[in-house]
Amino acid sequence: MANQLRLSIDRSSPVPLYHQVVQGIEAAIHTGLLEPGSRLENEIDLAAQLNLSRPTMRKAMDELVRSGLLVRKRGVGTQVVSSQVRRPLELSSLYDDLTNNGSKPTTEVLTFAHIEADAPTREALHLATGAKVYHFTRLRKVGGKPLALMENWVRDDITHIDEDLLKTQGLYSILRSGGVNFRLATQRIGAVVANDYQAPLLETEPGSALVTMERTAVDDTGRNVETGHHVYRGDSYSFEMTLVQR
Amino acid sequence: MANQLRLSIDRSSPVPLYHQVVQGIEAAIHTGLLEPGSRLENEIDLAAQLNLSRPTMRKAMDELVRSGLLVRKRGVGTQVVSSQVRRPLELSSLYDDLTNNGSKPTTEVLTFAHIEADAPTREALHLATGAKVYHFTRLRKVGGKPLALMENWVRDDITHIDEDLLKTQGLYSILRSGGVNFRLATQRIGAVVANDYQAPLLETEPGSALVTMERTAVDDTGRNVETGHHVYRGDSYSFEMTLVQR
DNA sequence: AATCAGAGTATGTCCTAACAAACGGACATG
DNA sequence: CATGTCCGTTTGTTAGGACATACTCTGATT
Repeated sequence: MANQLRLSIDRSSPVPLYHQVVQGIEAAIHTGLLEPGSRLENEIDLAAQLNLSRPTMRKAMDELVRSGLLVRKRGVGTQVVSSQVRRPLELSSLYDDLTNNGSKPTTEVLTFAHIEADAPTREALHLATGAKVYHFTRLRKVGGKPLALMENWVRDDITHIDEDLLKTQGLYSILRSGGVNFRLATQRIGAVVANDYQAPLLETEPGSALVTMERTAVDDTGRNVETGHHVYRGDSYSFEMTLVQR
Repeated sequence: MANQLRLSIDRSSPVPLYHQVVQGIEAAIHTGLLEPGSRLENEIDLAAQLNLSRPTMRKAMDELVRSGLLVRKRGVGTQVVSSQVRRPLELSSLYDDLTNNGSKPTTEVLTFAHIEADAPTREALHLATGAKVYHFTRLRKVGGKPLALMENWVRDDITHIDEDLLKTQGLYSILRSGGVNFRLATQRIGAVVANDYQAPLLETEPGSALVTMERTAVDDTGRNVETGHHVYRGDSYSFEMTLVQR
């Protein structure tokens, strides 16, 4: 007998049904109720058991496949992925990541200015000549240890930003509070060695390895809201992600 | 008048209708027919124009939203993203990436062995004690310039691999020919400085920056097929990707 | 005994049909 | 003039059905 997935679906909840199923199966996998490698019942039976239509059930499983927790094969069935799957890279700020992990990051604002955008910034954010942006550099520490040196440019026609705010909140959190709905970001990850400016701030040696990230984020109205250039200590930070076929 | 998206849909083609739409819209965006920032007609009208049902049209647009070419907003509509969106990180090998970009990579096989898997490899590939794997290290050059130093472990119960094959084909191409259908991979990207072994092979100095990537790939039967540890010259390689909300 | 064909099963694609919810602008009201 | 309400538009969610296709296993044929 297959695993009985005793999910409870609340049809009066504002949470979409398919998402309730996603959460239920995720929980079942993380608690070990659904073992890695085990096969799920077929879509139609599962849908019937939960009194859902097949498209709804399938949409839920689609999400789980995309997030890498399940693999499907036509004519065969759907399995829980046997490996420990890490959460795919998400559109979140480092601050969010760290607080989610239970750490307590602190932020030092090194510079802060409200200035006219220079040419590269105007291009990255699609701004007209003369447009102004917030420009600031921050140093993020976790447990007193420096982790990241971040330089950002944010368009100023969205929400007010000041130095005090940046000390207590992540940039993305501030922007979200300001009504920005992020939709996507393009980023590039590479490596450099620490220079004489970066090394002392990150409390490492010039010549040590740093992970670099350049990112530009777009909101739901298609505006390029923010662009940044971050460097992380190579000995304490790396990017984990799950790539899914198709 | 909105952009007339004169897509042609071939209902006798084996290519799914929704995918034909995806390709058509992608092409329209890349050729500039659909300008960045422009609004698409609504889903229902577009579907009607192509004689498709709304779910099919919507599935196509879902994919485009996921790949970062479009952004949607309820009550408003769907827009072409204004920024140049890079192709999201895909489940492909470096060799594929380079050949797609028109470069002509060459591969040197530095070591090749068919050996018993050690403990970390057994764990990464979920193998039993005593299981054997192919283990090899390769140096990849583009235009005569070294780019990547790659060390891989591949389970041996899938397809035969030999040194000559590795010289002429990418690993993923070999495995796909062997019947492997990759579904997902988890990877981690970081930074180190080149050591005395890596530097001469990559024709760089010890102490220069390298991008590191560790990856484990899973196929459609849930098997962990391959795991590898690659290093790239930091001055000539970086990972680009698009992150999409939700 | 080995190979091939077919049945059964599960996912993949596609359709019609509704209703819900969020957004933006127009209009009415204080 | 400012504010709140309503309404049309557009995407979001859900249902139920039908057929296609790929895979596995089993039984029949050579």
